[in-house]
Amino acid sequence: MPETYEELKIENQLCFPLYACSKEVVRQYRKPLEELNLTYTQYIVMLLLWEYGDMSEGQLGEKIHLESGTLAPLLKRLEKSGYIKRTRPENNERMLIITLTEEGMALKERARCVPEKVRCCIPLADEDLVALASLLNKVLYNMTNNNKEK
Amino acid sequence: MPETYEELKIENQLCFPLYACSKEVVRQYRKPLEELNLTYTQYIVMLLLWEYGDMSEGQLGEKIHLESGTLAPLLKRLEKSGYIKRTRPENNERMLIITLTEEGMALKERARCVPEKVRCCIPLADEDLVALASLLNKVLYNMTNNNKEK
DNA sequence: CACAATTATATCGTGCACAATATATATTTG
DNA sequence: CAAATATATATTGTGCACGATATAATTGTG
Repeated sequence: MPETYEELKIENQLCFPLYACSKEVVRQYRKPLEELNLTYTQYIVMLLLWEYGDMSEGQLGEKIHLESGTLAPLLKRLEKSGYIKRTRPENNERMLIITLTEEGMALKERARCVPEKVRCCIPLADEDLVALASLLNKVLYNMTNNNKEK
Repeated sequence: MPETYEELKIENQLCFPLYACSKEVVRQYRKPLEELNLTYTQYIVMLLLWEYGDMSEGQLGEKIHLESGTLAPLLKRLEKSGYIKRTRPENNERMLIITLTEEGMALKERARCVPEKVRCCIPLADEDLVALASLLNKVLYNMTNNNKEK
């Protein structure tokens, strides 16, 4: 009787399509974001700042699921690009508050067309897309909540 | 009438949960894979080799959605770890054939428990998990096929 | 058969991503 | 109030990830 190792087959694992799909979708952002002088991760940071307003590096990291080691240099690059400002508040010099510059706020208008451009590249009906996002958010919500209970 | 920029809101975009979810799931692999001296991407390469057998770097790259720039150094590291061998066939010295070593084949047995360990960390019912994987595979299949038509 | 075009992989530069560690400020505690 | 502790960010080292380019072998064409 041959050993089949069913549990190790690619098609029986979530990780592979999740990882590959994420890479493929991120890849679609490259071209439209290039015109805005943003990388994908920088774009997500800008989305968060546009939606929630100024916040600290820590708050940003929690929302985007990134740690200081990734976020700190990324924010320096975004500052260099002129879209944000990094300032330490006088009452707590440990903190780093991320503020949108005029240029950063203005970029929002130019970024409006990005979601639509990428949506066109994702070959999925609207209802499937909603279902997919819903499942992903469910995983995300439960995983991060479980972590916080620790 | 205020401008709402609905299209730029995080909750209306697939990219964010997809990206964050992928990172969180990959993160769960870190600990179990550490015992095998594998990174996540290296693990995917091993899964492919275990399932499909020896193949060229190019074939591997196509399956895993990675290019030479990423794969070449990764494979060198895997060779250094002793799990694979990189050889150029005599009839075509451009090619690089990736072969599992004895140690690489033996690793399969030790890797058996990994999927289960990670499955436990993903807070989703079996049926939801299947639905999620199915949607992701659908996106992946359609996106890569569209690309090939170019 | 020479030489242009193609194929397959490698290298380089930039930017994530993260664990481990460092640093610097703020808060708590004896 | 000084020392210990906690908090918030920065730095370092390793490993992806990818576009652009380089290199080397093979194939196609005149």
